[in-house]
Amino acid sequence: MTLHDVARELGISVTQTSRALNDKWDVAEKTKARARAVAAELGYVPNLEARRLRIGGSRANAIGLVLPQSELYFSNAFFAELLSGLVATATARQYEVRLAVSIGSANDVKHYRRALAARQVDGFVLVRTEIEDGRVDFLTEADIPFVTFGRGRADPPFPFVDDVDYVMRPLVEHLVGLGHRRIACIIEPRRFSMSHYRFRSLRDAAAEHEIAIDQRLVVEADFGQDSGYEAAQFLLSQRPRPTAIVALNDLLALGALAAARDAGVRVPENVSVTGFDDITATRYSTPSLTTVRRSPRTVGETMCLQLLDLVNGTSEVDRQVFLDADLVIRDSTGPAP
Amino acid sequence: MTLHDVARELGISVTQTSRALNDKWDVAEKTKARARAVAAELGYVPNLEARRLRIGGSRANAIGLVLPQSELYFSNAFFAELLSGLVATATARQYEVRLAVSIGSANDVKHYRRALAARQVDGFVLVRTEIEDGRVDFLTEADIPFVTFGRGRADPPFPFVDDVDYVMRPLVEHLVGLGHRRIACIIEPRRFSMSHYRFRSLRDAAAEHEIAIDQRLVVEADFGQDSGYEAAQFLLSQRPRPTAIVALNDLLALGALAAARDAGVRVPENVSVTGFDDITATRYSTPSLTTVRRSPRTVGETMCLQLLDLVNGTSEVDRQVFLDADLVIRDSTGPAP
DNA sequence: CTAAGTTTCCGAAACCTTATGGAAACCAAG
DNA sequence: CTTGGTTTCCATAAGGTTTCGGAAACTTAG
Repeated sequence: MTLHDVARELGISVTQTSRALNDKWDVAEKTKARARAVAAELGYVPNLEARRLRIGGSRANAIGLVLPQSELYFSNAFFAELLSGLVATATARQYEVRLAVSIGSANDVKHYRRALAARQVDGFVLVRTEIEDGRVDFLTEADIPFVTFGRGRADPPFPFVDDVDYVMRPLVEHLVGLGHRRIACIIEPRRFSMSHYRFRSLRDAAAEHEIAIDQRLVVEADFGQDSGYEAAQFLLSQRPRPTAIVALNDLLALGALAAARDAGVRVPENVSVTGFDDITATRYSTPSLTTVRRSPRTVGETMCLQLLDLVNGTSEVDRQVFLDADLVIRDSTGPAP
Repeated sequence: MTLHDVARELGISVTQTSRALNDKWDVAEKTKARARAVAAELGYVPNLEARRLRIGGSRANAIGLVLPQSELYFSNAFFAELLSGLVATATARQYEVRLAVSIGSANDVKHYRRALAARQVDGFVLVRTEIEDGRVDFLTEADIPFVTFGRGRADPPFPFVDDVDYVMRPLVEHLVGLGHRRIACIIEPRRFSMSHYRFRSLRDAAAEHEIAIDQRLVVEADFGQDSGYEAAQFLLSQRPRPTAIVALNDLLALGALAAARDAGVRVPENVSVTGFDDITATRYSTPSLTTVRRSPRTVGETMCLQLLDLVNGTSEVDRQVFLDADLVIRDSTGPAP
């Protein structure tokens, strides 16, 4: 069912049929109407390959997201909500999101190359940016549009979303106000940009109150509950015990909560626990979790807009977005014992 | 940088260059080697549109997933884990997953039509199948490969994954063994296939022990914690109070747990609560949740394989898969008061 | 050296759409 | 009826790849 068939049925040239269907000025209104009718009736759908071949630099109308290991991501509520914002925003702009998992290392650029060669995406969204990130190097080199979550290097030439530098200050003030001074911390792996900057923010905010974070109370964990559980087990066994555990994401905090429960340590009476991100589950934990709200969905939405700006040459949103965050006080924090 | 350029550089016809690069039998080995070398040196990448235009029935190497409202899905751990299995399996087979959100109704077929016309996907995965589902009708009509989660009609002509009919039996036996006879139930909206069959399984299993589920103790909720919370609030206020609340998914159960806690009702001493799916969070709730394990990831993996079978005409996996499930007993169930 | 067979190559056509420049038809005014 | 301007249409080419049928070159056997 090609344009030719429609043209023949219409008794009109292929050229005019094309122009009619594309609503060009060059064709009589009644011809257009007739063409549309016949095309619909015959169930004609334009062959996108042929069109793109002719037009040349066309759009895939899709953005790509390549992840190392799906398990670490989708099961992670933070990421799932980010994805939610990303997909919703993209779709609203007539874009779709193309997902793939990089089998090998996170820096495996095979997928990026393939998707691009096939013009299947117009650009990429990078999450879990590392301080030294091979994907960034590759995409920069290849001159392909991309945005990152976490800025990686200090002042990068690409758009990104990141936390403001003082993002941990309100939380620290809350804890200090409750009398906490022996503060432990569970961080994500240090090689990741977010982990690095977020911990720095915590340390700096603590320093403002002349509290030094004891290095022995900083545990480098992974991203999920299991890992938070283990880290908290260790921290709770330290003597003197920390009075507060600041987990640098909500899942780690939820794991810590479970560890405390299993160890018979009461939260918040014996130890306070805090998270980061304000994923849905924080409202339903026992006790509900004090955390820092920086809606993952907003992150996804912003990154999507940044990328679309880059792709379309528009500027709806800043190229560098530093998201502020709100302290959400729930039941997992209380006066220091 | 087209094939012509490479051919000219090689001093060979375009035809042979094409065949050489595609490793056809028709070309001398040393010519192939030379062609590859020159192509690499010139940085030639085949124009995929032109190739596909020529070849015709080519593959998009992608499967589509269109969802109504991203929030309801990605934030839902069950769905996130399903997606994880789907993406991992697809990628392992060199397929990608293309995501879009249908802005209007769940049955809005616009996205399906667009993705297909553009040959951007080879088939679709449908989740949250409804008993009467417009998407199913459309895709069947258009003769497009798809698989569903939940069978919809009784014995459909398309591949699907669903629960075995007796899926709720072990859970019911567990509860009955603990002395529960006044069993309440929180179900997902009835129009969804899974909700329908799962409730039927619960009712039938209860009937085997001569227990009739009291219709007044069956609450139709939504999918998430909030909705489970509300439903449980209602159920806990009934007199005589049910001794067990069977939620038909884990998020509903987690919401119920929170409702019980807030109402001062102890779990499992005063009321037992159960879930379904065994998402990660169930291990970290307080108390940890007794649930039915039917790994969402397995669902995703299976559906992906079914769809790929359909698309490629292979048969690695059954067209109709009824997944069995294991009872996972944790701390949210105990003897009836 | 010729005949037949095999390997390697080539020109032209095809895939389907859109852009271009110009032709035909139409209309109004002189 | 002619002129000039406007609207509507068409034939042709182009875009990059692969396929098809056959031609050229080379190899082997007689």
